Amino acid sequence: MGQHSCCNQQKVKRGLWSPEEDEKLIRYITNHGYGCWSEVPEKAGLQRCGKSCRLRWINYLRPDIRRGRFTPEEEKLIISLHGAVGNRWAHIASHLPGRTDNEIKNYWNSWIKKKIRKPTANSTSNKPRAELRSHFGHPGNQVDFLNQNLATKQPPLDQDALFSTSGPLFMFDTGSILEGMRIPDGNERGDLFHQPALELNSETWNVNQQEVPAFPPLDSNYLPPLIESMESMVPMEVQLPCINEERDMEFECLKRQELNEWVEVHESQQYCPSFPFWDQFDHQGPLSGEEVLAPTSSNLETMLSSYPSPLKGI
DNA sequence: AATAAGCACAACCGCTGCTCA
DNA sequence: CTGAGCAGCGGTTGTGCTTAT
Repeated sequence: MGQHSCCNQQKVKRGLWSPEEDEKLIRYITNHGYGCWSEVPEKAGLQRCGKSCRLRWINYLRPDIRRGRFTPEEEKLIISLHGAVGNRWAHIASHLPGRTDNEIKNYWNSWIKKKIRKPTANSTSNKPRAELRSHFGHPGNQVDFLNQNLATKQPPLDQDALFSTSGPLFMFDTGSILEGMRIPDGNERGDLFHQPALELNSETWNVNQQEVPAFPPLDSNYLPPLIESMESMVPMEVQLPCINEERDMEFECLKRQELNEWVEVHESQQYCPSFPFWDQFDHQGPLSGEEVLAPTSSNLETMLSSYPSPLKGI
């Protein structure tokens, strides 16, 4: 395991950041900005590599970081975006102001584990986990197996995989959804990607009408819409990996359990009624009405006081 | 009370793609 | 064109707290 290039020359500290280090980094970036990260540790007087500083700042020290539990709206947005773009955490995070890709990634991974681990009487037929595991016929543990198939190995933007109706898709079978849509110009689904970029607006992507004039471009700036109704969002028929019939049934149970929970949550709460979810926050300011503090030297003390516990009281 | 297991989160590692000389 | 340096990303591991046994 080699060290990263930026950490080769100097002795760099690793592990958790101390409050003193945090303060040094905050003070430096607040006063000078970060410009070139490789220069930050030296100029800030830190025994860290630039990469580590960058990560610390982005994931923890940034003033506009929003911490705490994910709201149901955020959960739904994450799930929706993940269904569309897969494990592109940075892309997902870009649509959740104040949330970091690392945070979302951690949340997703623990959420997946939690969901899969949680046994329910009607979904897994009360089978002992060992039996379930043997049912899958996988030498490793079930969680790893499911993670591999349902989450981490999902190629997000590969058009074949995206539109495949036989491959493993978590939560939403995009292929099935699109299968139900009528493509007016008669393009094969795969060919849609070869069209020139089309402007995406509410009219070109109306799922409720089950009709789209053209498939929107899947570039890095494309934000898939939240889907307004559960009926259009959740395919009635869940496509499962073709391992064998018994395993398919287990997958079916797990998927149906997920979908049932999804429906329950959706029906019990008033979720974002329209697609431009974050537009709502644009008018109201950042989430929960918190004011984002601009990182200027004049408000440094205020900033420091608002940082997570290790920094408080500095 | 001791210890193991579970869990959340912070941090690291290795890779990729971009920029620029 | 090419290679070095860098930022950014996703996967993985480490750590410390909480809960269960």
